[in-house]
Amino acid sequence: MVDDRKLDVLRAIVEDYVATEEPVGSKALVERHGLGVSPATVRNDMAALEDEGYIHQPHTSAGRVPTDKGYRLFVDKLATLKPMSAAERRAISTLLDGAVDLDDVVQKSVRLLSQLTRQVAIVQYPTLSRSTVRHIELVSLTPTRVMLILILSTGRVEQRLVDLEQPIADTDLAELRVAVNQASAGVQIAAAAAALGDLPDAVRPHQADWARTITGVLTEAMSDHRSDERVAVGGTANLARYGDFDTAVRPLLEALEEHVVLLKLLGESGTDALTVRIGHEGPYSELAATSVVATGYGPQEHHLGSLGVVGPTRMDYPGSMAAVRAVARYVSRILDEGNQ
Amino acid sequence: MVDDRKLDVLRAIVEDYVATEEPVGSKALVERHGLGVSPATVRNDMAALEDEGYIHQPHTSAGRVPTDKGYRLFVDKLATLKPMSAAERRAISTLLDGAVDLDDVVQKSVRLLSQLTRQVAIVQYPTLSRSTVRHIELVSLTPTRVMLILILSTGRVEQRLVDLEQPIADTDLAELRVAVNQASAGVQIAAAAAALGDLPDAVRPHQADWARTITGVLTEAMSDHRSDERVAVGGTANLARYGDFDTAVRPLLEALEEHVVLLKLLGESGTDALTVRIGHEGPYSELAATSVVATGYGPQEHHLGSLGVVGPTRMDYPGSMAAVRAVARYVSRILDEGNQ
DNA sequence: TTCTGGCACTCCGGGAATCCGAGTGCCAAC
DNA sequence: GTTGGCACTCGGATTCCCGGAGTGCCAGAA
Repeated sequence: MVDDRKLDVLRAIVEDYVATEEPVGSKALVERHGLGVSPATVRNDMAALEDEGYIHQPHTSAGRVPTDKGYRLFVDKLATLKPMSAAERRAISTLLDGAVDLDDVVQKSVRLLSQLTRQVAIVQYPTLSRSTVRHIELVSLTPTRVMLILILSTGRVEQRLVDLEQPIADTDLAELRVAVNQASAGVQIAAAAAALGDLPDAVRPHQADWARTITGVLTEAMSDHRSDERVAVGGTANLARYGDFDTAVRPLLEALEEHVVLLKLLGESGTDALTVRIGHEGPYSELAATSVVATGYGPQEHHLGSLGVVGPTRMDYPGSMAAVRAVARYVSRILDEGNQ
Repeated sequence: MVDDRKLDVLRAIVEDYVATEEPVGSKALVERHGLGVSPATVRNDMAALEDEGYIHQPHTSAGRVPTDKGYRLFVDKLATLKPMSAAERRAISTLLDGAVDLDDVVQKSVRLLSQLTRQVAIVQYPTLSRSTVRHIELVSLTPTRVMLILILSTGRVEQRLVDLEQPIADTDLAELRVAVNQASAGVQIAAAAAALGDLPDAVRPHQADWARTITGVLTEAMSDHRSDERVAVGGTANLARYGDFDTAVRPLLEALEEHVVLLKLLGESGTDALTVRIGHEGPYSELAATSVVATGYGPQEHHLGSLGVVGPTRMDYPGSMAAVRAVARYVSRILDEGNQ
């Protein structure tokens, strides 16, 4: 019931509508795309497509507009990822290769993604939970005050101030430093938190109190998933190209303020597959007019976070999907290098 | 020529216009504010005010709208800072006191400021240049790879990876660590960069090469003002309340993407005074319809950065000024505490 | 069957015409 | 210097109207 030509018609409708932002009629369709049939034929197909819910007519005597279901079919069956141009590939590699640290990578990715797709880009900071402890440093600021620095394999650095009840000698601190690192270096963060719990019993008795306080703060820092919720957003200015302000721009602007909402949009599914969420398929009814193209990233199978773009349902899916995937691959590679 | 009653009239016009977003006429004016004179009298005053350029008539037979010059007079002569309510004070202190590190302070400030003023808030990260070195840590990852961690008095942590030509022994690294810290701990960052330059000559001859590479990267990190250019932005959703999308929202959205532009808007003057830049007074002609209320912050006289809000020229200046000043004071205090 | 040309019909979008009323400027009187 | 009265202006909203793009349906051709 959905034969090849109907699919061609649907594809043409989607492409034209995305390009022009106006309902597309049968005549314009056959002119722009060489469909080799007459407008009347196309009209019949359109009527069928409408019956099946793939396209929709704003009102009698207007052209057709794809429905969410229509976009879905387009994305699933009809879209072929638009290959990146050489210039775009070069832009990605030169920009991201020049990043000096983790923050830099994230921020440059956001910028890149928004410029490539001319849409709003979102990049989640790499999660702590999968990373391993690279090093823990204890710095004595005053005899009773120690700064803990936790360096993770992803390049993230967490710092915490600790006030001790009893002043600590440098030698004790040095021993604790060794002990802490032996217990946790190279270990996945979740395991490290557990391993540190046993530490107070393993050190010399007079160091137990200090060890307790320090490991307490460390495990807290490790299990503190606050940084998991961090996201970077860019390309907001692209919202200006949206048509309808109240239904499209305002809710999205509000969503962009709520990082939790953004994370949900990106889909914390944990899978690294490229996913497209179209309009009402998403979790928020206010955002029924926006789509999300997202994917996870991370070296090999290690999912460290997600990134993607959000935009109107009427968006360039093939282009966005290609850009999202390309950036995710690059980011994954860079994180892998920094990790080795 | 600008007597007291005319000033009253101007104030009333500004207040009404800010509240209603509509040109205000003589009759509505005397009704809303108990001016004790007749509309006709007010009309005369209005005509005079218009002659002097403080207000403007969009077209004959419309009400009056303040000009930039009018707002300027209002801000300079007529505005009294709207005191913060007890609830607002409490919101500020509880939120900011709960901040755990520098990033957290900045992000919470932005959020706070945008919620208090219902406008777009901008907070510059504290500059490195005024801060002192608290500690430098050298962590050996592999024999030829060292991670440098630079901890500053503001709480900022910078990290750099260094590849050495020759493998380094732990003992050598420990000696260098001591040397580096002796040379720079407690010293202002600019001076520290200079002091580190002499270090290679001061260490044992066989350590000179390592010292050179390490201090090179360190001084580079110290003089790298990239982080000076970092700003946090929040409350973009408030743009939705703007009237005219194309003249007001779009240019501002674009400006918000360019952090350099934002910094210029905040005014890097280096002074800590509360400044108000109204419409065309600012450096960008595209932003002729937006005003900036900004101030520096930092403990005592030490200017560490700026923060403020941007919004339409038609904004609540007294409220915004009060909120900006209050938040700046709190941030300054918190940074001071973290510093002690 | 499937496609095509023809035809009557629908209805949105935009331009012209119209109306309403808030607001003004001016003037004479207080 | 202030006030009430009054004629005038002009933008914004409303209504009306029309063209044209687009449709659905049907009968005939391939």
